Amino acid sequence: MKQNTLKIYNTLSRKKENFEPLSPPHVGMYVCGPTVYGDAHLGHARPAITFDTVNRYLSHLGYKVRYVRNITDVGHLQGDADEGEDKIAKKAKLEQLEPMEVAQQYTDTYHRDMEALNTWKPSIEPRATGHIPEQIALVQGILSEGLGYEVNGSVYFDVLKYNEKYQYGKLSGRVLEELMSGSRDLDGQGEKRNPVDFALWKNASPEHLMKWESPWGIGFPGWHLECTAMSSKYLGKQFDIHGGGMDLMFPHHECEIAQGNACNHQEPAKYWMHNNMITINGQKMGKSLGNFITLQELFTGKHDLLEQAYSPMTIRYFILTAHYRSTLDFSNDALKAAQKGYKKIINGLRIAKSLQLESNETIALDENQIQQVEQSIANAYRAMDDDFNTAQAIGHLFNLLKKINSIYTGQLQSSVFGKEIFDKMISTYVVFVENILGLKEEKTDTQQGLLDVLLKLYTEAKIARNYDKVDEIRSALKELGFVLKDMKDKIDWAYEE
RNA sequence: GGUCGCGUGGCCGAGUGGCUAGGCAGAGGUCUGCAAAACCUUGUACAGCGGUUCGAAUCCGCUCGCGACCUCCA
Repeated sequence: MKQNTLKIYNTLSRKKENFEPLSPPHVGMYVCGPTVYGDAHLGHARPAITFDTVNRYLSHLGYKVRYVRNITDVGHLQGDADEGEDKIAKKAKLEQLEPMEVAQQYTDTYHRDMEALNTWKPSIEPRATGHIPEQIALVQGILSEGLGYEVNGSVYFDVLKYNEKYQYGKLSGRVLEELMSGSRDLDGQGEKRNPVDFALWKNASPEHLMKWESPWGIGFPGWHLECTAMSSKYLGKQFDIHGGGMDLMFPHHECEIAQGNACNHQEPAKYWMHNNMITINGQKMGKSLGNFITLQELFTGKHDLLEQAYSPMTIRYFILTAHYRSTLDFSNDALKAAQKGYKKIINGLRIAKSLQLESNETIALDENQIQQVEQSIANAYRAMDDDFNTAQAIGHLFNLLKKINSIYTGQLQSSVFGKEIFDKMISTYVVFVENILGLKEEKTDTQQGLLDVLLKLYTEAKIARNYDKVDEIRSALKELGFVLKDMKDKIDWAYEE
């Protein structure tokens, strides 16, 4: 395992802390997954890619990561708590489908889109509906601690009582008194002793579609329960990292902490990580705002806001060029620049893989060049160690890429680096691009074969000085997004940036 | 109203006290049948005002502007 210098920004302390797993080399990470009642959009891509990168980097450092990301197929209420209606069930009624059919459909499309973004699958992907007994047990545990109460077949968490012993609101920096005075006057708070209390189990009306037997009658679990139930089941009562979007910090994660403490007498997670939002024209993108763009729309370009299609890897690169705790504003200009940057990175990947060290005893090592490369490598790692700063790491990769490109075009002798540094430079670049950042070439084997044929014809025409033919092939390939590169001693192709 | 965050060169976006971030776009150059790609050179940026300091984009205060959370949301 590499020397551990990794620092993670912990929302709990609002500071960067040294990462020290509870039981190394194992790391348990839980990330809030999607509620599967609609197509995945740009906003879903952010946490998926953020925590995929965390997963990848921790694995790269040698940790054995168990990555749990749930599928919420029940439980999130729509509207006011007591008028609550299950999101999945609501959609099902509209479309005349079985609730589980809806959940399955959008789970599948979510998986399809996440695969396109080249994210690693979670180690475990538990579903809320598959963990009803665990959730009921949790409610019972909280009741037996005296921190919940039952009313008319529903069970609520007693936040005031909890707050006597613990601190409700510490994650999001809220003070209970302020929450209570500031809470809005919602209708139907009747059953709750206090507006800040939240539902653990809800009584189901007869027409409610998704419901289960429980000690309190037929009902369904509250909003925040599943994550506590599933994280503690698969990662233990206390685990290393809990991730999710910033918008989940309050109340969702706050409630998770309360539930965990109430039931298990332990802080659920040691490090809380929150990715920031993606904005469109400076405004948050969200389902309720109606300004969201689905990933499929991005991939195909079919959306009023889009001037063109953007590939999955362009999206991934775009997201990685900003730090995960910063908001990232969407625009066509930004995405177009990202597309070029991505292609530059990938052209470099092809080149790096093909590059050979040409040992030449007559050329002396260039200490200055060596130092620059070593500096860039160290900086790239330092950036990742500093709370996964992919944006900065990418900057340093571009510095490495300049050296790689210079060698490729013959403007720099590979032998000035010596074997050790040369190999280190190539392997660092390749490992960062492919393994850590998770960027890959978007091309099929067939394309490669066709390109090889055309390249051969081009070269032959070139030797014959048949420049009409040369230009014809060149412009035809350009139409398809490939550019030909004539160099002193070779001919190659690259993605048009 | 409460809490929190942000404002960086034409655009995007790193950067928390002194050391070139980087990408895109622009300009000049090398190379080339012509190109392209690549490489080299090139940008007196840090919302405004004041303060702390030998020194601030970076710390403090105020002002202006923007956003997030407080309700389902990634």
